Amino acid sequence: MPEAISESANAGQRSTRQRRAVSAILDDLEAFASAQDIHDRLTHGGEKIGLSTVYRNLQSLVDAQLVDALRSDEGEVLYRRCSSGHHHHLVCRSCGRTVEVEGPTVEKWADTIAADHGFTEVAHTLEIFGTCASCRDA
Amino acid sequence: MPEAISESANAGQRSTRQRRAVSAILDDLEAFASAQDIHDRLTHGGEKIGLSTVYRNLQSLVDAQLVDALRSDEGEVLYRRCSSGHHHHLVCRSCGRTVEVEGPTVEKWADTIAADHGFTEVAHTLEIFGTCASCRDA
DNA sequence: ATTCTTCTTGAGAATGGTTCTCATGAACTT
DNA sequence: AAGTTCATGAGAACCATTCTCAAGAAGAAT
Ligand SMILES: [Zn+2]
Ligand SMILES: [Zn+2]
Ligand SMILES: [Zn+2]
Ligand SMILES: [Zn+2]
Repeated sequence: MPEAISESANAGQRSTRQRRAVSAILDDLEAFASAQDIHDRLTHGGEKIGLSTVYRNLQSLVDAQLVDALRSDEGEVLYRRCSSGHHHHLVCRSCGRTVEVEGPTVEKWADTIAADHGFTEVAHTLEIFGTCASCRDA
Repeated sequence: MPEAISESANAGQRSTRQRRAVSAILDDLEAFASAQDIHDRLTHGGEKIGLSTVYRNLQSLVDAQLVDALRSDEGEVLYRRCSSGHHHHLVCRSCGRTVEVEGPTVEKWADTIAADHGFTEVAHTLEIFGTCASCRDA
């Protein structure tokens, strides 16, 4: 008999060596990193894992809202394990080091602006990029 | 003797039929549009123009800060002739219709946050996406 | 432990937006 | 009109990402 259908975020997901490896490396990484970065780190760390698998697992973590994704200026998608809840990022262009930031005022401003113009189903993207102190000094 | 070197935004740029066509269609378009959209519109309008040329001219307009570019959720770059000066956008996901918006409070907030964390050379991206009134009713 | 089912993996192909190449054409100078 | 330099465009190349599908692995059932 097949297993019961579950509504949980991990419905139908198995615990594989590769999935654990992707999850583990995200725990060790405070910076945003691309799928290929992550694949390189895993490979150099001795893991056997295909690039497609890295992409798939990252996507599934994003879908489960366990990982944040954003797009760099160059169009690459970068991933990072973040705290839950809505927040934005202050990201170092050079090393990827990231500070999660919140701005309740900004949230209200965005919603108000959108409502004023008759827009619905509103979402926003907001990221701050800069050079962090240690990259500046280096 | 070669022509004198100029520091102007149009240094070394010739006025070609294709460049004028790209510029003209941006004037007629209030929405953000992709390079391929713009190429299609030009082609269907009877213009003979290569896709590479559209990309090149759009990029050159962006470099000259005569056109704004942003990236859609899907990763496509969208272009639009905007007013000069720093501003952000409220963009309809469905039709691309765009309202330019300003948020002095947001600007200060972002700079303060960045300074508080020792970041320099700070820039930010902020876009609001939604469904505009006419697309909702349609 | 063995079988069975279903999910996962991975090598390589495919996709799709964007950029590059380079021979030909057009714009501007003289 | 001739010469110089920039612009164009057809197609190839690029590159991040997704897809394909046969083989492998996880978990459930027995
Ligand atoms: Zn985050
Ligand atoms: Zn927000
Ligand atoms: Zn704009
Ligand atoms: Zn701003």
